[in-house]
Amino acid sequence: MKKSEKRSECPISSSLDVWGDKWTLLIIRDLMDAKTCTYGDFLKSPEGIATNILATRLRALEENGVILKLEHPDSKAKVLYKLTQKGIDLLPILVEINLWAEKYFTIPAERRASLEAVKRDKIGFIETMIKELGG
Amino acid sequence: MKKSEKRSECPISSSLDVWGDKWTLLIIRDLMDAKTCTYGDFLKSPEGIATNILATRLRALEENGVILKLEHPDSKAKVLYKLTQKGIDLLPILVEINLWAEKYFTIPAERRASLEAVKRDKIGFIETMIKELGG
DNA sequence: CTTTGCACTTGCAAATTGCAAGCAAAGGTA
DNA sequence: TACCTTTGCTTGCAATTTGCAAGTGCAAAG
Repeated sequence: MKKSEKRSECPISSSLDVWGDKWTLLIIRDLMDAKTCTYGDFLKSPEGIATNILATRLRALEENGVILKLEHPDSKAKVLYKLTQKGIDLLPILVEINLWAEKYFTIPAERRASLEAVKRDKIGFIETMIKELGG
Repeated sequence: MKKSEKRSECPISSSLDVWGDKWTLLIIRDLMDAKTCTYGDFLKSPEGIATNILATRLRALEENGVILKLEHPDSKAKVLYKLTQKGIDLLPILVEINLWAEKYFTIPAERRASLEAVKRDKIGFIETMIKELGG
């Protein structure tokens, strides 16, 4: 993985340099859904990320301070990944993506409940989630 | 450009299938900054997108109903690209990206003013912008 | 009627992705 | 203690995508 250098000073561009590809935000999503994930948990997601891609993305996210690695309480063979504050702060973006998607895609049943909660009280939803994620 | 098929039913994943790469959201940004852009306008952006990449991205965005092509009033040799409602609806996402970036990057001077406007009144800013973009 | 500008397309090398296999360390089982 | 399994990666390699440079076709300007 080549060192990704900033393409410009634009905030959108700088942000995309950190998480702007087809896989990274899915990792973030998994961590927001589950609070912590092991390497194997990410591999279980329905999109089917390849193991080498997952490894490079996790390393980049860690280097960028978006996630961190923790010891697993049960076993040294396992690793726990968790969002940092910087990662948790991506939540409003994920929320808005969900709201956009709701308008233009069919949302699967298991995602509907949290979407309704967002629509009922976006700010409250985000505050609650941030607390749960340990920010 | 291969037909990009949906990787899953997840709203985040479906959204990324449409605009989740390092270039597409910069095209959207340019259109939100300028309301309409020509092909050459996109090429002038500081990130320096290659002409072939630009062409494939514009085609995909058009096929996905995010942008549309208009005749240029001055000349048939020119083309105007413009956001559809579906594209305009991406504004809240771009706004949240800007707010995230503000926390973790240095924002260039020319971007600060609109960021302050967002922070002062996010909903008002979005409403005003949507009107300007002709939604 | 030649030149210039604009919107792309094409060719090709280099980088990235995706798939399958491999591997070391930790833990469980006998 | 020896042996299998799980977990978290790394490696090799083909296929796809990117990035750069050059080229093409059509309008409009001179």
